[in-house]
Amino acid sequence: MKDVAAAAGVSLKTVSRVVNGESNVNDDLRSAVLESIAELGFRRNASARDLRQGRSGTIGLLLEDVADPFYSMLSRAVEEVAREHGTMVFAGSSAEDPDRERDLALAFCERRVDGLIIVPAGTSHSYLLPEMRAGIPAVFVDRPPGDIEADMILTDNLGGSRRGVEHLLGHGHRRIGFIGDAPEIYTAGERLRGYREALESAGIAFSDDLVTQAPPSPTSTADALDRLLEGPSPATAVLCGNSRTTVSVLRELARRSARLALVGFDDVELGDLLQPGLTVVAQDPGAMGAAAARLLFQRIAGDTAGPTQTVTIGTRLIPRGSGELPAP
Amino acid sequence: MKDVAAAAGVSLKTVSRVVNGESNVNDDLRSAVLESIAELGFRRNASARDLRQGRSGTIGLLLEDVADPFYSMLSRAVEEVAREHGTMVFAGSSAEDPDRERDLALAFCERRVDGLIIVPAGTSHSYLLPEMRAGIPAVFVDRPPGDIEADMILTDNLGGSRRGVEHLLGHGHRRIGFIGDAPEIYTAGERLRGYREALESAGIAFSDDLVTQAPPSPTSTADALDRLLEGPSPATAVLCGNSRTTVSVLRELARRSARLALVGFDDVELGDLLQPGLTVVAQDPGAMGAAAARLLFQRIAGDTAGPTQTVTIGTRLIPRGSGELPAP
DNA sequence: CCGTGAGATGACAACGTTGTCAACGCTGTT
DNA sequence: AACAGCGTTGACAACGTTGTCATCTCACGG
Repeated sequence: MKDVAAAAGVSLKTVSRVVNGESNVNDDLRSAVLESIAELGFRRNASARDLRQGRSGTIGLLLEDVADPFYSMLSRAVEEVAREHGTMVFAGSSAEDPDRERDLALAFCERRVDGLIIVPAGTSHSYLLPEMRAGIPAVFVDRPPGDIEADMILTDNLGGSRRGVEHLLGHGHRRIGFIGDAPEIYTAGERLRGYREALESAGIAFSDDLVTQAPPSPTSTADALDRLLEGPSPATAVLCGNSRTTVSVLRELARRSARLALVGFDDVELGDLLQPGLTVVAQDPGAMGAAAARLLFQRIAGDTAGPTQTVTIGTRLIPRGSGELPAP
Repeated sequence: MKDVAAAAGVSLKTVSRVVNGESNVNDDLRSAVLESIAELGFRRNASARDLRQGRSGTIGLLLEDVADPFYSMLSRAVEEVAREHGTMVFAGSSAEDPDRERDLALAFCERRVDGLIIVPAGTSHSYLLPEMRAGIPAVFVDRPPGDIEADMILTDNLGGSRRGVEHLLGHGHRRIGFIGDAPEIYTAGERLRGYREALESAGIAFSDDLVTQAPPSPTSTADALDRLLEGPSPATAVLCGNSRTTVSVLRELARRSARLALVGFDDVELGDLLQPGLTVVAQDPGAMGAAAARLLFQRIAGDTAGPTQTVTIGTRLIPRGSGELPAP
């Protein structure tokens, strides 16, 4: 910038004004400056600007895994909203590791992001309190934060799960299994609650025998199906608590050539092309990301007065065949 | 930092030394400083550090679409390598729009990223020359840059496509169609070349009637299939030039209850669960991302002397059923 | 003809950090 | 006892930008 000023024969400040598109600059000077900028290939240094202005035009996005379709759609939605605000996005994957989550979040803060969007992996987020007090707003997505109050965007896990079970009940099933993720994961717990409530509302006793809670893996899935299908009155339907579980169950069912009515929580690409088509309770990761980003930018803009908000995004049941298999 | 220095009763520089883990600091002072840091909730300001040091510990990743599984896997691989280098990743989607690509790339440069990884959308990248001369290395992935020389990581599109066609030939097919993306997309062109070469090596005349080049959409796919299946000697097999096309073709085939031997270029989640399983020429987005990041960090580390490199990542043919349907 | 105000321009400090260099105290040698 | 050498510490400038404020020019009205 100094060089540009020298080349154009003006002061530093005038170059700054031109670069920032301020109106009160003489047209001749402006063109001289623009010419020098083009000639020298000048590009403003954002670090210096950030330092001076105390804000970075940057937000941090902390996901479980950037490569997971659910999060990558969420991520894209966040990016679009950020773009509208002239903001760039740092994205990082916590890999479900609380320490890594913390490191990433604090690294984002060190970079002086204007705000954070977090899919929490850990159960304690008090480490963010100093940062939030220092003016970095945080919005949590998909799962609530551990031990602090903050804005959240959640899926209607309970309602969606309930709806999925009711759908199976509506097709005559009475022995309905639930295979979900590890119980310490918030969404897994909520979805199990929905399953339970639906059964109870229908006057069906909840039975531990029909429930599996474990991270999806070929062996845990095989075990879960063994338990569901053994005994005198085997399950005739199952609700899968997340898409990885759903896929895992589908593979195992295919291997056994077994058939089971199935509703998956969270949609899966190509679900419509399977035989039968996969019935799902679809979440809307795009809507979640957009809602989170919008709320975050509202906070960044200074709307920091109100109480913390919780936005719940609804689910949509998409019948494609697997959930409509009748009970025998 | 000034406050920390005051609280600990030492100079600014000593705090700096402690924060940076330099060894030559008295243990008593060090603990005093650490204590003050904890007490005040101090976090180093990365903008100031970047400004002073002239580097940002940051790279820019420019993709077509963060939400596309291929790119999101690539993205995750880049993130992992960046993590090893203590570097954060800015990710942005060009949405296949050259202007948006340019804006994003230059915004990254303004942020003084240490390097760029780009999946190019546009055909001209000379706008990067000043930046590259200014010391920001760039690695192109999946497609070559437009009108500049630079490092690239490419899939073996030609070889993979050839291999896919040979696979179909091996199962007795002689009328093999090709449905690919718009011809101006580099990968689409290469894959068409591979298709052509495989046919020619087998002594089969190339026929325009069997080839469609268009962005995948329900109507273009329906048209393409119409053309393939009409006439006295319809196609008995098809090579799909990318995964969106593959999915689109699968949907259309399901709608028509038509059967066609099919090999898809690029893998698709759940391909193994379809009936028949989907045979694909699988790319390895993770390997591409990792290779790109590694090469980039090599360049960042100063290995800027050598000529530009082109790394070609091989493909893998995964037979699952659809590509092994015999010719009638 | 002078005073006033509006608009353009520039000088300068400040943002928070780190590299450079000088000063200091201590140990061990001559 | 003087001094070299080493390790620790701090003062200060610099990174590139922008906010503040002062200065300057010009037009206009009294």
